[in-house]
Amino acid sequence: MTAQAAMTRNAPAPKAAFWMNALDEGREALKAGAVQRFGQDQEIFAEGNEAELFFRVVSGVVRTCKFLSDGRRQIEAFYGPGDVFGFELGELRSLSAEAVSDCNLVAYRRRGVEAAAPRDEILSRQLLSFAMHSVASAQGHALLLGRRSAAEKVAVFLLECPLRNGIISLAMSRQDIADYLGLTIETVSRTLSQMERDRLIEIPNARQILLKNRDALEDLIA
Amino acid sequence: MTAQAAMTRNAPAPKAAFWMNALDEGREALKAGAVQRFGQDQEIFAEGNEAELFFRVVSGVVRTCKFLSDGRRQIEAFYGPGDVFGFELGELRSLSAEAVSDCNLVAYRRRGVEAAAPRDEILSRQLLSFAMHSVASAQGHALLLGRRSAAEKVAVFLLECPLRNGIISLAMSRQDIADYLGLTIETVSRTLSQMERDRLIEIPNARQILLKNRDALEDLIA
DNA sequence: CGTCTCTTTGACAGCATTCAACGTGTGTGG
DNA sequence: CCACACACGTTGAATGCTGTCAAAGAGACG
Repeated sequence: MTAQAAMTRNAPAPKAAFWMNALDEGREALKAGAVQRFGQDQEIFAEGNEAELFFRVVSGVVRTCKFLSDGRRQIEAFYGPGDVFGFELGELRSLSAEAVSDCNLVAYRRRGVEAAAPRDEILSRQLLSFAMHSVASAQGHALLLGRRSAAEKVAVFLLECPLRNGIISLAMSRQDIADYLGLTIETVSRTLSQMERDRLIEIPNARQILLKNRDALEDLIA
Repeated sequence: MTAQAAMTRNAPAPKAAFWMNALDEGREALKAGAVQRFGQDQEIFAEGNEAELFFRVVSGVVRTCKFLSDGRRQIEAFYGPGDVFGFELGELRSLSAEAVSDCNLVAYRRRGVEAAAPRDEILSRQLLSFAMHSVASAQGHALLLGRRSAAEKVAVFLLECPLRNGIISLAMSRQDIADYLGLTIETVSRTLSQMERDRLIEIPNARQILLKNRDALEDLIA
């Protein structure tokens, strides 16, 4: 159900995405300065930082992730154009954000939005809506991580990806995909290769994937 | 950080929990009738149901979970006394809830709360706070499921559990623990047995666990 | 005391990881 | 323009962790 809604979306990992239109529409005062540019792999913020700002993606793709002390990484979500990320209630960030590709972001002041919300019913509603969508997304991700095989994980990922003319253009590396799915880079690669041998997909190059048999992919995830 | 905060809490799986004090304090009108009683393993609501009500635990323990079509189950969270669960923004439930033990719940009308929120700044704030805590909890759970070994998962679970005099009293079965951690019941059992051999814990009976060496458990999860 | 369910333990299999080598594509400098 | 370096990705072999299947043990309840 959420998956179907997600598939019609236009962002890399739609599950976690949500727009907050209320940030447009005459509320430009909430913006914190001009558009900010980040280069590939540049850190946008880190876990533990003070959470003064949050962001909306104008172009490019962003990942949010958590790390264990030994370096293991779990990517929580990818965010594409229009998506909002980095909104927190506590003072401190609970995860890190990095640019997957070069990207442009608009920043908003958390305190400004929080202050405006009580007098702005639409903003307030969308804030809650955003948060609840994030919950649903994270819970879906937990089901994926806890109870699906490697092949199922990769299939879910592919079906979440935005399509342009039947082609998936991946902004992220195999390592990113692996860390999103809780797998190793080798397993992701092997699984994709097997899917290509099974004629479910075609991989003209590492950053492009063609869905040759979407129905079979959907059958894979039951 | 969230783990430390969680450890001081008093609910089975504190990560997902949040109280919403605003539901007391002169807002009794939001309640939907008297306390409801549910027997062990009784369904409280199911994924896809209409989401008219949400609940607060008075006594007992509740689990929320998702199912795959072949029956695989992922428990998203456990809720104990004081915790709120089942609040949704959409019309349909995105997960199921069941009674882990016999329990008493207070129900609230979602529409009532949504209607009251715009005119009630405290309620509105706590609603958002609740949602954001749920997000953080689910993201922590994703890290656990995606990037930790069986031993680490069990250690995290034990350290999340509420302690009474150094004793954990488990309301849930091994199967529940397994489905929360993304493991099998056998792996959970084996891991606990190994921890007992290693003198990290003691297991006088299946529903009680003594933490003999909490520091070692904490070292386990780095 | 027997039955039933839940839990533990054992043996084995299999899937994903690990370690290692080999391709592939891109960018740079000769 | 080509050659090389380097990062990224793919493939192979072997290990090992966790799952699967099976059986035995432990409590709870009638």
